[in-house]
Amino acid sequence: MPPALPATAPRRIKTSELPVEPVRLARFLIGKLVMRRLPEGLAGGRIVETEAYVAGDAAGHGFNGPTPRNKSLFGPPGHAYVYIAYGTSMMLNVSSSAVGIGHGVLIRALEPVVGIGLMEQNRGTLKLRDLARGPGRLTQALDIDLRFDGIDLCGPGDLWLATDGATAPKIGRSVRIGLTKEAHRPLRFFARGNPFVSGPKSLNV
DNA sequence: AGTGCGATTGACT
DNA sequence: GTCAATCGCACTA
Repeated sequence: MPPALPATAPRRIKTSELPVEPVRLARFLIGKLVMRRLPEGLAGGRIVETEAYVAGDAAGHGFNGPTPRNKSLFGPPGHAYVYIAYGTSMMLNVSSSAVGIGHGVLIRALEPVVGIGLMEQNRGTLKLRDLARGPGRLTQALDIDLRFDGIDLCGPGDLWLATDGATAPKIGRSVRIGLTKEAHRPLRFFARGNPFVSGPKSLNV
């Protein structure tokens, strides 16, 4: 399956365009772009994999209410929640729902589109498929860290969500990756068959 | 103040 | 395919 061709130049997505409900947001984001302005130039990629974390979901960081780490989840929708997993990997989430509700969508993988040379440099590898396949890898490729926690991803900053009007890919659905709690919930979404999707092959059909 | 645990990755068989 | 490094954070006392 070849990647969808862009229909127009990428433009920033407005907050009002984002679905409020996290599962709908997770689906909406498949095929959209994460863009990053670096000192050396522009970099970004197409979102090919997301996971929703919803109310009453014990696997979600918002489950036990706001804490210093997860407060961005409870802020306004369309903002970044960045946290560190396993001591080393940064995770990028998009906050969802209204203020006070700890919903979010984890961006799990990108298909590199712009600034591939910069991503190669940031990742320390030339393997295109490994540049942003995985939540920790994509943040490393785009130099996203805790400085971006809480920023508006629909704002004028150096990290934003964009669309180029490309045709939405066929979306697959599965259980989420790497969880011990709530492992059965089918809240992962992905561009079917896209080689830049992370996780086992069995979860990319 | 101490403890246990991950929304992972990269190295290795 | 398997496996362990790694450390910030939330939770208990």
